[in-house]
Amino acid sequence: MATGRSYDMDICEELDWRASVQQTTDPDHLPQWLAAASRTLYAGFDPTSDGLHVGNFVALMMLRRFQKAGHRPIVLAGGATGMIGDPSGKNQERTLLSPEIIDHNLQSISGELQQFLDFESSNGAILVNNYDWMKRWDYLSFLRDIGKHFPVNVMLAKESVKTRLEQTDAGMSYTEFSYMLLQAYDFVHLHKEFGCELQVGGSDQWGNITAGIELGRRLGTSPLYGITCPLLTRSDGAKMGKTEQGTIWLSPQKTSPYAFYQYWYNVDDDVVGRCLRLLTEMEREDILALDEDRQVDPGSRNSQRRLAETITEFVHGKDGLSKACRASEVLFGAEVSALSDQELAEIFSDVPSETVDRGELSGDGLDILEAFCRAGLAKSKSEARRCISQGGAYVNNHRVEDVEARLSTNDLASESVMVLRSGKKRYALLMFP
RNA sequence: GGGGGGUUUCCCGAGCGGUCAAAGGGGUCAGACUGUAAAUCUGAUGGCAAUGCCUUCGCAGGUUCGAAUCCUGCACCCCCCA
Repeated sequence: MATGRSYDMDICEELDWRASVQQTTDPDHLPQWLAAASRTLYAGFDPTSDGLHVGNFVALMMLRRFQKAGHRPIVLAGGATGMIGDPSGKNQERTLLSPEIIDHNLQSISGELQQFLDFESSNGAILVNNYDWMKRWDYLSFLRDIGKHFPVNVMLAKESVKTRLEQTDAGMSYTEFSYMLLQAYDFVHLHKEFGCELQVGGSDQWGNITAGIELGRRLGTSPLYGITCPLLTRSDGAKMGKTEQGTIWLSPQKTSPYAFYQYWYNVDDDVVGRCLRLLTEMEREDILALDEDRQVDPGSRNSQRRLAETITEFVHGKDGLSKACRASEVLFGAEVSALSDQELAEIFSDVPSETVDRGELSGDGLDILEAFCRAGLAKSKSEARRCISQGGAYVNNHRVEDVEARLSTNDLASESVMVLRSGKKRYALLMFP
């Protein structure tokens, strides 16, 4: 991860072009200030789950861009703030996570965070955990030294608090209300400790960031700055990175490279441009060329392909990308019967599989309805029957039309695996060891 | 305390004592079209050894040849009057 460039590159202009800026605290002076010297900045990630997901990606890219421009990023893992739960953007009180879970999550995300930044060079990134300094406080001192600087009327005016309180049935506990203080203090602490002067985050962090800046002002630090980036949303307004099946994670254990690749490949036309800008480090001319291409021939979906390739390679490496591509090829119709057990296992690693006794294939063979049920593609034989009679059932990518069909060893795709499919995309494997 | 209304298949919601596995919508699944999209259109949508059989209409009983539909009791929900 080379960071060859110097900080005289116009990072503000770059971020602007990439539509990465929602709001800044000081739009007039920020560009000069950033151009004048190598600055230290931070973004926080709370251990609310045991991995990073697409939603965290925007802020990570932000840090990366700053680092490339010669600034020094700090990644803050929120061991302390995670104990409390950020009310921002949530319309309900959060349930507290147990310390054990938080600790476990902390381990996972800390590891992942390191993948995306350079920790070696002169402006190498720093990983910190706010629990390390928060644990030193006792309650009374914190109230006297920090809490004293927070006017409640100002806190109440913050968007994150206001929206929650306006929903009469939601409400907010004192605990969550205090979250802001912790994050504000983080900023001030990082300033004292590392000279950190800028905080970046998603637009939902605006209130927390400005709280930190305000606290700094009252405690007499030099001016602090904040930048928020827009939250990535789909054209229907839903947050990116969530599907019906769940969150898209960065870790290959939680979301396979294939599923990851597919997610980006299927991004809507009207969002893909923003994704290319916001989430990749692709050159401007390439992105503009894709914009053009999309206008002329949207059906080619070159934008989606490039987006999927670029991000998948970035997150999962060349190897992950090639696996994802290969799986995509096969899962979208290619012939399956020429493959070996091992190849199938690799390609269909995402696909649920069931083991069935090989003996079932001998004699009359295995009832096709039974097979679809066992594979989990149908909840009942009626459902399986329906699926077949409507032409939605496939064995080894070949449509099955006969409801009475029976499967034998001839229907194995490889030595011992059979590939079943319902509809266009729902696959399942049956293994006959 | 008094009076009234409700509880239906994944969800909403219609259901005359038989022709009710139960209208309609949503969702979901599949098909066509397509760009592995969106929109649209079509079909399906309790289970099973399937021209039939079994289980479902808050719960438990009862009336009846026959009940989601009538009666009794119970539970939960809503509304109105005090």
